[in-house]
Amino acid sequence: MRSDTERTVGTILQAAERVLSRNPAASMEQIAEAAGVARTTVHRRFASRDTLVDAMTAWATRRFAEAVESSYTTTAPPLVTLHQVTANVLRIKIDWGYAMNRTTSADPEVARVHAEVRDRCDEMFRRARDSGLLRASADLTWVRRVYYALIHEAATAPDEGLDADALATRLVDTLLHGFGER
Amino acid sequence: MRSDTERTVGTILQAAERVLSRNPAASMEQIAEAAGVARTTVHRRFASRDTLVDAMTAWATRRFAEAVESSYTTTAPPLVTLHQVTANVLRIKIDWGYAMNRTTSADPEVARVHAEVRDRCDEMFRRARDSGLLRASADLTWVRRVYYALIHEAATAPDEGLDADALATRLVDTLLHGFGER
DNA sequence: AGAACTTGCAACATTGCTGTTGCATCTTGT
DNA sequence: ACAAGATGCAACAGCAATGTTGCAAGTTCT
Repeated sequence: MRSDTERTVGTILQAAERVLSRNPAASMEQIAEAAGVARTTVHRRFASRDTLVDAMTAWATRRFAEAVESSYTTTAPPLVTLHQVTANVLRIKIDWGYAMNRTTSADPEVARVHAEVRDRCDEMFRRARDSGLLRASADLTWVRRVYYALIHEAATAPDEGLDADALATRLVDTLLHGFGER
Repeated sequence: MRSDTERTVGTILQAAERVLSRNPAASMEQIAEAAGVARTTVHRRFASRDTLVDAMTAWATRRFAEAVESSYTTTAPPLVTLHQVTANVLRIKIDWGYAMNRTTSADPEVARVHAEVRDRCDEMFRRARDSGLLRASADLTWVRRVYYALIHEAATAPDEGLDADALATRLVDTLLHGFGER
């Protein structure tokens, strides 16, 4: 029973992500339909629409943080870490792109975790700069913003059969060297 | 009379952009309030909500195309053209960021113009590559997607007092060289 | 001043979404 | 088989936004 219930919850969250990423104003009816359940069932799991969206956001945010923490390391060379973190985040971002963009939430925990990840990201780039991977003149705030934008773009791909690793390789190369002739 | 009417329309479109960029689900009431007019007045100008949003989209799209066409040239060096186009587009994007992201519209004209601009952009990067500004191995589709993403990011700035020219300089430098040590 | 036009305001109907409940049905665990 | 729980379905109330209309008041042009 319990496992069934949880499976239903997961199915609904996935459906919500899928539907809302295409149309943020989609109704509960459309989400329920995409999940293959009745609208009342959705309401039994999530008291309100906000509750559902918040749950989806919290779920994706947790996965996001896990993806970063599990692959971040200060022992490997910065370039390796950057690549691993990027690939790992992309794996989550591809499936939870909409939810991951919702940095604001009724749940303050979500904002806290996002800030935490942001700090980790800043730390990663600071180390990259100190080690000479990035130029000393690089504005780290701008670097992070560009990095987030590239992740968004890479994950929102109408792309050929590139897997997360290939996407990460291209993304990191773009971030480090751009497109200009060297 | 006529000029008053047009001024009202412009005020409403600006208010719509301002309000909807913060909250895409904002009501006509909120838009009217931001424009300093009664909700009924908005409805007299725009038959429906969709009509208003479409008008806003069409307006911004036109400005977007004008910004590109007025600064694009095949005579100046590609780097100069790239910078001018970028700065010009940013000037529009800063004020019409929400509307410019709406590439889909009931008006097929909007989609056409967007495709037109996209083609012009591709041409610009093709010339840049042929001239040696970009690497020969650069994937021009990816270049354009990154370029659009950077423009979005640069215009959505919680940024210091950088004007469009400074933003363009930083953006083009990022696009061409990234952040890596050379 | 008078005509033409625009606006604000209040009121109203309509619509679509949300959230709730009761009940029959089906599944799952024991 | 039996009990407990989950689901689908239909129905309902409530609500907020949309879109419409009539009218009085204000503005602009002649």
